[in-house]
Amino acid sequence: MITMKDIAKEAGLSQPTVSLVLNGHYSICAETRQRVLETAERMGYRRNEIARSIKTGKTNVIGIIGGLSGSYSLEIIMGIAEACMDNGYFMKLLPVNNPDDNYEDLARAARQCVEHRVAGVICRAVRGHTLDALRTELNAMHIPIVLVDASSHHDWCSRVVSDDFAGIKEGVAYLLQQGHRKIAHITSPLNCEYARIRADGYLAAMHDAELPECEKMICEIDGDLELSHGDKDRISGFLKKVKPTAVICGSDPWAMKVLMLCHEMNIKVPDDLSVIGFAGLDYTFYSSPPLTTIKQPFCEMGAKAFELLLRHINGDQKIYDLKLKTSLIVRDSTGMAKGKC
Amino acid sequence: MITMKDIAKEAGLSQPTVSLVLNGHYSICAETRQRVLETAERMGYRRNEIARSIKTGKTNVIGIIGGLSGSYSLEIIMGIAEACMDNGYFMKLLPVNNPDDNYEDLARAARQCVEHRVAGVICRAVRGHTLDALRTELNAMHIPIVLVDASSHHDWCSRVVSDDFAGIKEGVAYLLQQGHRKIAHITSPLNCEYARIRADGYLAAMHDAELPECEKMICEIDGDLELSHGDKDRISGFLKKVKPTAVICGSDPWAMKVLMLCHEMNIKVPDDLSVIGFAGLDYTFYSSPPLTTIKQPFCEMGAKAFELLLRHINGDQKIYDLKLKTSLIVRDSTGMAKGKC
DNA sequence: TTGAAAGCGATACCAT
DNA sequence: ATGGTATCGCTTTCAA
Repeated sequence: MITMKDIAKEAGLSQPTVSLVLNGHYSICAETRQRVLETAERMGYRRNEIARSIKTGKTNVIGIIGGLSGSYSLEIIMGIAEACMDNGYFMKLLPVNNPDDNYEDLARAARQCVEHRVAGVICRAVRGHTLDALRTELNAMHIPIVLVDASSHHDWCSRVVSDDFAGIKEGVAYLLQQGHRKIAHITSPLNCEYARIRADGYLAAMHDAELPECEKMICEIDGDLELSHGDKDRISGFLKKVKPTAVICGSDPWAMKVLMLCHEMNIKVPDDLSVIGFAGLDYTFYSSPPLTTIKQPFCEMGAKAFELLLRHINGDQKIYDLKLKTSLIVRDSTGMAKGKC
Repeated sequence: MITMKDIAKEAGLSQPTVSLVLNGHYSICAETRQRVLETAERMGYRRNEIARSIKTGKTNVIGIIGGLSGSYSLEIIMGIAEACMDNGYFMKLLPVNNPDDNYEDLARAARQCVEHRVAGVICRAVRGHTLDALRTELNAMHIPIVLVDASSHHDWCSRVVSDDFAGIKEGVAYLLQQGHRKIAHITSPLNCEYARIRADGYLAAMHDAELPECEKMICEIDGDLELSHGDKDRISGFLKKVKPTAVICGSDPWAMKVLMLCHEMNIKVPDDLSVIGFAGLDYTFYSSPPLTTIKQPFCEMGAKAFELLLRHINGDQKIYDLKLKTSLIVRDSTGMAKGKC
């Protein structure tokens, strides 16, 4: 591999001079400059970023720590990527499987970030005490961190999330405006912080509309991708008992499952029941009928996270907590409430 | 930041001795070793991977070049990630938007890989002459490349794909076994190489079953995520004219759209029409009915790609072309053919 | 405007 | 078993 030394020898100059030219310093006369550039080009020189970073001890690389599963992960990364590239930074991926309960792997990832001397770290969706793994490691080395899509805020690092509380309220408001009054909420268990926030948004909106007893209209289900028969029975029992005209779900997967169940139970959507999801994942477009959903701005969240990180890298000590607006995508799974309203 | 020098001074030893201990060499007596390790721990030493790589000019980092959109991208990356981490390698992401027609960005990404002295590159789904951007840059610097999910093979770099031809044949075989004879194929335009391969698989399977005239049962549609009215009309016209009892699609999105259309046209799936998709994306689980689909082994493709890359990094010059088996996931969008069979 | 020399943090080869 | 010294490729003073 060609080095500056090689170019210097070839061009009959000193190596530092070559360095100056290649870094665009103006103190070099045009003729020399020309000779260096031409020689470098001819010899196929490629700058060595590693040697370059050794001086400052820093790199133009940021670490991305977090789980990779779920298509929103990808959207967030795409958001980061664009902002990153525009600013001459690169992304090193440090996937961690169960970031929430995986102190060990998280600590390892943080340590690896230090060892690679990344300029900063963006971390996705880690909560609770596992975050300390990052704090102790990265704060000590003065490597800034920004949290994306994390359910709680801390005073020692910035964070970017979507405003889920407001988002759900907007969804409920839309249903109210469509004439619905019996609006149910189907969600993962509320000990998940993010589920809690969304449920609170639902409750707040219902209270604002002076619709009481809405606590009873929340259905908590613990379940994975697969819908067990027990879960199906619970949901269908819930629907039969509560008889909502609309359901606002805590996530898109739940909404999709409700839609599946409606087909099985022969409930017509949106005629008999309106359904709203939460997240705005791509595939909600493909359901039958296409799903009305509250879109989280994942891409922008990634971009903003990088923007904040860059500020911190450049010395800004202020801690930010950004809540980005969601947007309601109205498709065909919602409609006017029928009947006596 | 603490360096080996600092540790050496603190422990009253020379800096190279510290290096030896920290790299686990056995030539150091237990007592000194202990002192070094203890001091390093106490001072919070973190190894500097950058300084370390400067000697060899190589890193334990691989570059991932390619588009990020589509959930299969993520699955491939997850596959790479796991294999990568198991072998002490890291991934640097170099997203390129339209890899197929974007010679410039691709060349830039390749160049950046060289500048960062990555040990190797995995590149996703780039075809045609744009690949030359990679070849000229990376081959010259002796940085090995492996192509994943690329439609054509080249003699200068290894490649890992799914065996789409066999996959489609398996899908058709399954439909035949279910009693279907009028099997149609709906696909993106056949000038896409990957669409062509799948269509060929379809044709081959139909010929094997001595079902002629199947060329007429292929419907080429050019379309994005959104289904335009024109596209809908074309597909519904096609279905009405050809009257298939089953449709095998060139991709999952097409299958999902066919399902949507069936709802609109009041065609019962699978009673009136069986539908099969291709790819096995997560969300096919959520359609109504859940989609039967041919799953591409994206994760394994990523893992295999890394495995090959590692071989090349370690000096293996052989060029490989791996076709990984797909698997048929039978769900509820397919059933026995009704009627006169 | 250019060159000489020092230094970044680590590894590796020779001595001792 | 440990220390000295050269080296990796580059940046950065400081002189000339």
